[in-house]
Amino acid sequence: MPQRLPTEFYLEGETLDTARKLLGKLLVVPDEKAERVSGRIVEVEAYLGVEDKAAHSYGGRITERTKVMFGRGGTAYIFFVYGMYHQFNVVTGPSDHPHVVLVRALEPVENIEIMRSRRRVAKDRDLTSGPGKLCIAMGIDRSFYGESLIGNRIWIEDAPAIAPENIVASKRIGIDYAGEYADRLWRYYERDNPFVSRK
DNA sequence: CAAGTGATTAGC
DNA sequence: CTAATCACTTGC
Repeated sequence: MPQRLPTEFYLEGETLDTARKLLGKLLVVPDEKAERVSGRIVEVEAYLGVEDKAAHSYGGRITERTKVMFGRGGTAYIFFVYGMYHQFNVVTGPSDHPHVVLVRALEPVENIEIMRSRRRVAKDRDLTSGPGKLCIAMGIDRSFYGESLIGNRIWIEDAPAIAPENIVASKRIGIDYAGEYADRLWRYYERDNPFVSRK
């Protein structure tokens, strides 16, 4: 039986390492009938605290939206953009250490037909190949804000790590305003995986 | 390639 | 209070 990742996974180590370790792991969200809907994490981005100009926590901004980033790791940071899309992030590290890992793409694994009924796209490849898409397919919305990843609404299960030679590092997407931080290679994805959000 | 969409935030 | 912005997606 696969194990749920424990609190220590989120609290310990450097966020960039945690981001890479999350690749290959299984994100699970049961639906209203307790059916498991899940997918392998194949693309992530790290947002590092108060110095990273691309991060919502830049400059130590604690607002209604960002406050969970300043709490203990192992919780979900959900935010809403462009008037229609939610984004799912994992909070890492101890309190007052506002680091998060944005999950940008999944490879569908369990109950793919439930994802299809939520997304209604022609190709399965479009089900979860982007941060907004995967939230729709998995049923993740505002109500998951601050939710524990050790609880029963949403969690991540252990699975074999992806070999370092199969992890590609690149610039993060959609943060051109972030000055020198726009060039940091803090996006990681699995090489050749068709569900990665952009080529 | 541009429009759509509304919560969030900075700045009065 | 108001206006500008935005860690995206889709369909032209």
